[in-house]
Amino acid sequence: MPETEQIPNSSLAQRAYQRIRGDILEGQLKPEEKLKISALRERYGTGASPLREALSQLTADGLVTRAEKRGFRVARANNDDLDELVQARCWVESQALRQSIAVGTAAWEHAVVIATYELTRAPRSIGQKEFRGNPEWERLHKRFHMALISGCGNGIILDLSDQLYDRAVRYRALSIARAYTKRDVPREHQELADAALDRNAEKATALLTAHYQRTAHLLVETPPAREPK
Amino acid sequence: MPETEQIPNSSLAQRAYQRIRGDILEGQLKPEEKLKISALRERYGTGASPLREALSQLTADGLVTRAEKRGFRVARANNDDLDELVQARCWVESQALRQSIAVGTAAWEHAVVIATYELTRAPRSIGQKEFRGNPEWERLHKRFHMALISGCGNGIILDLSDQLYDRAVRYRALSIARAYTKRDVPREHQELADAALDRNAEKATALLTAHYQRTAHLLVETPPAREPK
DNA sequence: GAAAAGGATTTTATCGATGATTTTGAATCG
DNA sequence: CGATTCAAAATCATCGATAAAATCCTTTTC
Repeated sequence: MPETEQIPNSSLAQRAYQRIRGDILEGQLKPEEKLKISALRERYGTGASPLREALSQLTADGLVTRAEKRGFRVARANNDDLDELVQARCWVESQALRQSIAVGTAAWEHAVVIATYELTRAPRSIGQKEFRGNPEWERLHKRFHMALISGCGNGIILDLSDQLYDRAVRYRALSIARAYTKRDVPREHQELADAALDRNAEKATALLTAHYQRTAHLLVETPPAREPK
Repeated sequence: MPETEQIPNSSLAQRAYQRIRGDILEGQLKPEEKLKISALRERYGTGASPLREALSQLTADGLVTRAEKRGFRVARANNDDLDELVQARCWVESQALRQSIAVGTAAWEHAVVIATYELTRAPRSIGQKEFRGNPEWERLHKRFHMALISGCGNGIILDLSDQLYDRAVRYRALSIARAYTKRDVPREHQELADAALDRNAEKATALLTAHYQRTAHLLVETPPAREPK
């Protein structure tokens, strides 16, 4: 299930999936927090069956873990896992980007151009003073990174990248604002897009991995790993 | 029905997952075949809830597709999808193999040596004349390919490779025996392992991609895509 | 004779209830 | 005072029932 639709999905299970997923990605549901169905029933106003199914899907996405007969939890988040995640993204997306650069069509170029343009125009933060993530920017940022590799023509790889992107989003949400000011992110995006459109595979992949690796180690300070009460 | 291995997994959902998965991988359940829960209830003797959950997991594995309010089906299988799958495996596993060769420890080397040794000793077919897949060979074959890349130290990549391996197994099961005779598969494995242990990344990845690409295009003739009755 | 309409049947998604297992917490023992 | 045991409470996995949706099949219409 690659695309995040905002359309009210018919099935309760799908809606629960979207909502819980959103809450995990935004950090509302903290890492390692227990996900009791009774509590979720109250919170999301659904029965147990749809919730169970939603959690099942989230487990597959790597956002939730489950222990036999012991229920579900939000997936843990620590620096080691983040490092693996960053590395996996670098490996997978670099290859996909190389392929896009090698065989990408005009349609791919256009998608990259548009995505870059729109991303640069969106404000990253909603709040004027403090940082408050802009959902629109998040959407466009994902679209930008997906557009870059969309020329590779391999749906499996794109689905996978989509998943890994979401996992990375959670880490970003878990520790906002530190690396924020130190980097010129719009510039990084622009240079990355330029290199791709120039069909400069070496430069583009180098920029991509650098872009991703800057998020490693910097983000998670101390994952609370605490249980309420 | 051949004796199904008794996997002492406690939960019915898990057991159903294993069994259905096995039947899909073996081709007992054909591509695009409708998976009605009532039929599955009869076949596997479980209630609807565990089945639903099992199918949910299988969907995440890419072995089952689901259509909103229209139930589950075995994932389709055609040459285009196979090509994507082979390409994805080549990309991901080549990188993982490179990393294993770069940083693999003695433990990794040992695992490769053992896996290679055991794989070469197992007969690929159980039947004397006609081809009948040997489950033990299947197990060892998977172990061999996982061992090769296990030195990379990235659990996410290993999980992903595991999944992609299973998808590929299904394609193999869907059209056995044709490419079988034309290739010296044990030799391919031995050479691959040797190159990896020699820390010859270029040769090893070249052999790996060649090994995988030989399975492309050769396998699926005409996916029936038919519905019984 | 083919297409459309309508009703009966099948199938899915969901709920509430139930037995089984885990967790909690208090009382007991060392 | 800390560890252990055991019963009570909470929680999970599963079942059967039910409403809503989709599918199938017959009948009607042109």
